[in-house]
Amino acid sequence: MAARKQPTVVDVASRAGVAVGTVSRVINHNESVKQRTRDAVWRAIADLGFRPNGVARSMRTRVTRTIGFIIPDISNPIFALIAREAEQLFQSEGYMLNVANSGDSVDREVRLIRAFAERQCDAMMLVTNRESDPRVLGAVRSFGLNVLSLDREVDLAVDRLMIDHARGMRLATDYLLELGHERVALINVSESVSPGRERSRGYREAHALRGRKVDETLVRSGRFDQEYGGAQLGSLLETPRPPTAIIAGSNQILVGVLQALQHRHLKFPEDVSLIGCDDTPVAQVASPPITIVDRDLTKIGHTAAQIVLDRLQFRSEGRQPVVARIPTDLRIRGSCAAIRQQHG
Amino acid sequence: MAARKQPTVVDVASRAGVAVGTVSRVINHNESVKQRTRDAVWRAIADLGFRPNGVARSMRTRVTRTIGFIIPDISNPIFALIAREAEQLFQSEGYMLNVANSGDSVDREVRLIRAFAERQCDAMMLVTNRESDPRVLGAVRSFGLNVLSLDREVDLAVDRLMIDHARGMRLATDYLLELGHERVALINVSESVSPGRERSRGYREAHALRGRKVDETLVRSGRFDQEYGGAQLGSLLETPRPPTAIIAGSNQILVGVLQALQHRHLKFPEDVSLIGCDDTPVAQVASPPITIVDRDLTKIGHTAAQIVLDRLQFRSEGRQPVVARIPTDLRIRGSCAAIRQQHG
DNA sequence: GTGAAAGCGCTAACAC
DNA sequence: GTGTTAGCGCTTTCAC
Repeated sequence: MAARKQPTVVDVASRAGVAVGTVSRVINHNESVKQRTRDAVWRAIADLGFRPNGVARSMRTRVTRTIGFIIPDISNPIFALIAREAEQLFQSEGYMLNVANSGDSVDREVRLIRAFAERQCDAMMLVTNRESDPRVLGAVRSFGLNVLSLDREVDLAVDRLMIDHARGMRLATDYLLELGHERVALINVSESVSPGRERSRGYREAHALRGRKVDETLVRSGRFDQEYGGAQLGSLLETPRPPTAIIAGSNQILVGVLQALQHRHLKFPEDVSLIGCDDTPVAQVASPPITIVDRDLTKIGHTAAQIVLDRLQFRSEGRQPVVARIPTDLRIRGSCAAIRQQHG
Repeated sequence: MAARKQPTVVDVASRAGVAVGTVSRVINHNESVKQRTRDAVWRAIADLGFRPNGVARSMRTRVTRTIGFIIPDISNPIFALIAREAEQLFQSEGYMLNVANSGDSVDREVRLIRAFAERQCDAMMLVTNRESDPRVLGAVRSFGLNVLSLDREVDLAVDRLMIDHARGMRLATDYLLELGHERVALINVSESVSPGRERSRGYREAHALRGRKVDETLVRSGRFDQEYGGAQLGSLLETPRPPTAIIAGSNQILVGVLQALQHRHLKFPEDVSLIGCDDTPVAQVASPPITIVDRDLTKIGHTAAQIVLDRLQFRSEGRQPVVARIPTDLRIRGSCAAIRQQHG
């Protein structure tokens, strides 16, 4: 492990007895090099242990083959799965995906967008915490065109991958209504981001379709975290007429609800019916397993990456922003019961 | 969003009426620039919307302020938490952490190490799948000195952050033995990586300290995934004398065990006592919550990043590799019962 | 305190 | 088919 200087194309060229241009052609698999010369160059490369310097190459080609991905929190399994899937496709195309956590801070989000811009990422995918913050919008705009907004309705001319949260929530609410529940509560994420608004809409549409009025005291929305879920469950249970069914609007809210339920020695579906969002291990191994509003995270990650790759390919044509949509579905398991049984 | 070329130091210099060197001094906060000049440069920067090109800067300074981090799978909450914590410290020091998944493939692992080297990462952290694969070792060696091996015993002169899995496993096993269990099973990860070997050692030490012989049919080790956990639980339960307590050697094995238990309508701690590894949401919200071998993931992420940062700082001094150690502990919750009660 | 100029390692345009 | 050379955008000597 000597601190010896890394060999460069110049070293390779002189060792192989060719010009640097030829070395470049060989390592970039340019066809127009005689087999004999090519062999000599590869031999010199191997002898010297030469590895092309990616920074110098990027400087010259103006391409880094790096994609930035800003998410709120990688410890949320949803984002971990999406990121893993996107990375796989990017990797297979020779791109690196650089995932960064904004931790629900607009400040960090803006800094990260700038950092990716400064590092000349070829494109960026973004799950923003604040869809309409002017600083975020401004930073994204100055990044340029190669941006994909994931699951957020931003007012910018960028590619978007939207998820139809309303559909799954409509299905979930209707399912509970059909089971005879009169009081279905929704503990939702903040309505300042589109998934929150969409879930609220689905919940309301399901009620409307059955001519039922929504009791606004049963709809809570604000944060998306565990503590919030637990606190809201407690608050709902202490009302004069508590709900007989609960829908948790995020996988983290579900964790909080589950803990609060356990703390109160309440069982599902006996004491209360329960529906969560997203198919996490927690929902799978709960006893009984929890009925959830599901979305295909694999497809989301893959599709997002594909859109970005397509844009990179056709960048020069100035293609209009594309909008892809992914559905959500209800996956019925054992956490809900008909209302008669529940109080029987 | 015009496709106009980004302004460079040359543009800034000419607009501010100074030389490019001066612009460079200003953006790098070099003290030796007169206040008046400095103001003029900043004004020109603002007017032009100039952002320094990080690639060009890296090319010149030979520093990218990027750290690579190779892990098997970001969807494992353990890695997500460690990565998040490390990233936070790196970010605060102006570094970007680039996390990449190797997906348990040596091939991808080697390719990722090379990719990080080619992109001139300043340092790299690595959780390898194969501690002694010559290809991995070779790739790491050619990367250079700024490498930290996390939770793996690699035979290289690199920094290491080791976790004392044996201690927690000894505590866990002893706890079950103390509760009167005669047959404690261990479903372990592969012993081809050090955490597997260490956990096995702790389990055996606990037995030895009580003068108990280990029944080898109760020790299973191979993979670390969910399916493996479920399959091994099934196999253990079908033996003539099934275990009365199970220790799951990874959070993913625990998920498999939980599902298999549920599938068989078996309850814990009534039918079988249960201990897991790592404090995941699954362990927390299980009913009852699951006793676990715990480690401070926050501290692990932070310490790993700190070691890397230190090395970057003192690189020139050729410091010897450092080895840090993090303990594990037993966190007792409700998933274990004394043997008498279990069969009472 | 500031300007001028060399050069980081590579690619690509242009010769021959 | 291959050599030569300019130059990507920046930092950093070295002058003055």
